[in-house]
Amino acid sequence: MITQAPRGTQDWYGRNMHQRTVIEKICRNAAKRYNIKEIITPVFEHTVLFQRGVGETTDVVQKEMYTFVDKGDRSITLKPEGTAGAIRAYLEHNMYAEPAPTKLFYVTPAFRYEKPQSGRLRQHHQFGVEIVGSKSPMVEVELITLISTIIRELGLKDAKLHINSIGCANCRKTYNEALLAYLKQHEDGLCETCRERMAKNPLRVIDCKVETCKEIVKNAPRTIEYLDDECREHFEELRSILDELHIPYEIDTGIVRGLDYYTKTVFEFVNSEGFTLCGGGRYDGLVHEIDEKQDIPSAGFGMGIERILYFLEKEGVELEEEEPVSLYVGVLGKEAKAKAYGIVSELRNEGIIVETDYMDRSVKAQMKYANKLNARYTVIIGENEINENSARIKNMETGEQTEVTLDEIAGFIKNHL
RNA sequence: GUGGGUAUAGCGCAGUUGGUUAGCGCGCCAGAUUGUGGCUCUGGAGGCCAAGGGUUCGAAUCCCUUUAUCCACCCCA
Repeated sequence: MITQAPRGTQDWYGRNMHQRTVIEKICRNAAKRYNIKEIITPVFEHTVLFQRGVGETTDVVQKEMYTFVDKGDRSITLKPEGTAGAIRAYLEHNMYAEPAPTKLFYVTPAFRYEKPQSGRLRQHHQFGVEIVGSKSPMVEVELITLISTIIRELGLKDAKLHINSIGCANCRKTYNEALLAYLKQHEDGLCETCRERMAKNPLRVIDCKVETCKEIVKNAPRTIEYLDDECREHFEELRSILDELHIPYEIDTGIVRGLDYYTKTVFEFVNSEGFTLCGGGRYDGLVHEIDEKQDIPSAGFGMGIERILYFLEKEGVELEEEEPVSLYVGVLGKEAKAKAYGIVSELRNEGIIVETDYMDRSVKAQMKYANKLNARYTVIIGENEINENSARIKNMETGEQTEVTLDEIAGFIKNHL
């Protein structure tokens, strides 16, 4: 029990850790070209931030948050997503005083008390972006192209863009009435959960997976049919820009994102199985929800690192491999130990990846070990080498050996990598 | 939250209808003439058979509980 990580969590090490490093590097690198700045906010926040930001009626807030009371009697919650904290920091530090828009990205863990399964953990990690201060659909375009870039650089092929518009609070009112009226007519055919949903949040019926419900939903009124002028124009402008840029997308009226803050545009990148790689959209009301003195439009997305790993696995995509050991320095004899280690240190200071012996292995065993490490070159340092100032560097691939003086080792390795 | 599968060495797996010291592959360690890897061969270490309880002369094997894990639904990343 004590040697077991808590349910729904995982350790990062070895191959996974390396892949994650590569993924983060690709994300950071892409963000840099978009002039998006990194932000790190606390892993926990005041519970009320998420209640207000994410929304009281959402599943996330109602039953999935890791909430506890700290020793100062504060209600604290481990962040269940990245947006609320980033927006809080934006407000706390008056970032709106700088020229808009403010473009932020983060890599953060997120915590949700859920039942773990494929692609779903209690602690997962997201690469996310928030662009605050602009109501232009160019913001959505920028988010979408950034994601496409990252997907391309990761080498993923099976990810399609789905977009929808769920309108603003204004549109929502008339839409909910229409939807409810329609659902009432077909109430008998709906599943039990959907009948409950009708009372609480009718919008949720739209993404029910039960066949009979799907059938009914097919003819249900759509959010995009009930957009007010502003929201319709916004969506049309977004579409025409995407068209002009030849960015393929599909309108998926079934996307109804599960966090309350979304308005207007919502989008997802999904694979052919319908698995979501990342999701995002616009949330013009969120800033105001967190600080009622402010009313600033924003949009963003969250991309699951574990999901990326899952997609890579599914598609059989290999990321760049970890750089192997350039040189293994074998040590022979007690007398040579310190001297050999001095050489190892010097080589490392020259920027060469060097490994050596800490197990007092025989020369033969050291060679085996070097082979296991995938070392490009090996050299054995013993008393002879030190006395004669001469050593043989062996190319582990070809077996070819080259005689050099001790201070020529670094130069030789650098020239042959 | 609902429903199903699984749990044997570091990893991947066998283990017959309950029957003696629980096996295989990979990996790990050591050797195959003295200071040089990969291939091959030989030997070795390593298991409270997830944990706890029960049935039985006898349990890895049957039953119960717990925990973990995987899968589907719900929801999401």
